[in-house]
Amino acid sequence: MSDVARAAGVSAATVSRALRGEPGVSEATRRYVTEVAKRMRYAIARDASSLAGGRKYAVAVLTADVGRGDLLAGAEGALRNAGYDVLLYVLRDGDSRAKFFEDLPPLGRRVDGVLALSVEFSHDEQQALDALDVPVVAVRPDDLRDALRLAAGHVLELGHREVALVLAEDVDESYDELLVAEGLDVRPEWTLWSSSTVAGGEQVADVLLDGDRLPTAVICSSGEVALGVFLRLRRDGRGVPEDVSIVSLDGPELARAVGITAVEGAWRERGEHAVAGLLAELREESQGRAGGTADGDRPPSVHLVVRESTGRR
Amino acid sequence: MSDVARAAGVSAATVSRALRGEPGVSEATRRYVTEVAKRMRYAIARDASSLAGGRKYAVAVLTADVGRGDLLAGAEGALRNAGYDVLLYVLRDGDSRAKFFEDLPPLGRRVDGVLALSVEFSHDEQQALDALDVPVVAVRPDDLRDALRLAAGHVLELGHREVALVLAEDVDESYDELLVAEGLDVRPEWTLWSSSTVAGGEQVADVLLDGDRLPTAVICSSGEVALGVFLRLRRDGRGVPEDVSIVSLDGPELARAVGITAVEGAWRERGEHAVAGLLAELREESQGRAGGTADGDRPPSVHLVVRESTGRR
DNA sequence: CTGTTAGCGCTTTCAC
DNA sequence: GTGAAAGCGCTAACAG
Repeated sequence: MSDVARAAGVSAATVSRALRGEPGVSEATRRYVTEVAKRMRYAIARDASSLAGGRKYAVAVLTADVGRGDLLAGAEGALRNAGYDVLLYVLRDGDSRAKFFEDLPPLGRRVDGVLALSVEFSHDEQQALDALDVPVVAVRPDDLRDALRLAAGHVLELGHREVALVLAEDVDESYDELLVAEGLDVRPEWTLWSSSTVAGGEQVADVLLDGDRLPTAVICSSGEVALGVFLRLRRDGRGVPEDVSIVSLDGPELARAVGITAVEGAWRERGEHAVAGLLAELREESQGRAGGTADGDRPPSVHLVVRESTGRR
Repeated sequence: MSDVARAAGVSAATVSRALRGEPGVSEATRRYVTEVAKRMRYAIARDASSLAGGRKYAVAVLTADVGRGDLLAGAEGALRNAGYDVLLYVLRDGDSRAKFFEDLPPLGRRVDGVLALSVEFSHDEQQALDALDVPVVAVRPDDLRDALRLAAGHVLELGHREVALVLAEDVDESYDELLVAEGLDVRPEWTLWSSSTVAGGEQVADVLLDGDRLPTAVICSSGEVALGVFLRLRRDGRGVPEDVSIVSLDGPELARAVGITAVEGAWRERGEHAVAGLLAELREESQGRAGGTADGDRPPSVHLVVRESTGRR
């Protein structure tokens, strides 16, 4: 930095202020210094900045597993673009999680913010994070309702009314009102629960085939179940989508591989959106809390990818 | 640190040396200081250490995509355990890659080492990394030969001799000698190339079904192809594994979901192994290059997960 | 073996 | 609007 200062004929303090956009520098000086710095390929020494009490140029990214690769990739890209380092913390199991919160306190001095990707926190954990005294932004897991609405709308549009819904075992709602609200018929025997496996899907299909009437479309909460239903129906001689349409609410990779219409999560975009939110908070913080917590725009929502498993009734 | 020093009745320099395992401290002092530090929950200020020319307590982890989640998770866990921060760099596309190498130089001052996970480097890129003057350890992608040997051994053991092999389009070897060496029959029409998709697998199955004789086992280089072959054979009334056994050389998630026997990569373990290698280099570096590049143990290799798609001939 | 001293490269008062 | 000086918490000579 002193090199840049010398080259620009100013003091290091001025360079520091100019480059960070701090007030107290004339626009002309700022422009000139910025240009000189760029020409000299000057990059700030982050550790020195951090030590001196300035920004850390780093964000801690917490993730429960690395399964949602796109979410992580999206966040990483956006942070990197904004000039932040990404400190990755994988909170895989209870142990690594406990250890993380164990030595959490010093983290506040190493990062400017925390981004939590699809991790749920207990009350204590949330408190520990708040005590860090840096902005924390979280990407919440998908809302099943949004996905369901999208899927229901799709099959309805294709002329289906008689639609079965297969939910994961641990879901305790039935979502009947939602389906009714969308305009679908709801029969109690067409709301089913299944383990999120191919075998589970096959069993579900058996149940449906045993009924006195087959729905014309099946909405499955996971890709595995959708595949199971698909396989079982086909083996039974039912055409997909001629006889029965299938939509999956999750499992993008599987659905893509097999050609099943599915709701997908726009994970990359959500990662980017979350980063935008965090950056806004960081900016606010340094500028004296200008606009309150306006929060502005909603996060990107799910979208539908139509493939070969759904057809007109 | 000065707090710890005061509490332990020594100077900060001694605390520093003691905690880092530097020589020049009596064992008694070291033990005592260590204990005091632990009791005070002292954690070193990494930025200060870094600034003063000591360790950075951070490793840059490069990855092409976050697809191999286990690899990344394994590496992260091992690094975290060793007390290192993980700076994640996702080299997704050409752009992010170019940008990374663009502002690579300063990285050497921010991390103690670099870990490359399944990223291939051009000559220039490799040079740039070497110029960083920190240890670089890379996890190479899987060797198809290892996976193939394992799969061949498996079907052979089950009594299969007549085995077809489906390779990815971009592979230009045939691996016939390898199969022969394992003791399998090789027929030219049973070495096939296919796009790594379900549709590709279905086409391949069609070709096989058109032949005057069906192999008793099919080895597929991807999970998608294995699934395609599986679906097509079943639709044609062939039992899997009664009539034909199927093994996949990749695509663990898909194979697991559908119950296909597959070779899997032990990715988590390989991540951990690579970290061990990097840590060894870092240790060596600080201890004056003791043992040369012994390198010791080989990385964990692939292993076979037997599921329902393979059976005795 | 241990303590003292001098920076590392920034940010931040405080003067001007 | 700008500069000089102090100091962030360490490590690395240098003394003793």
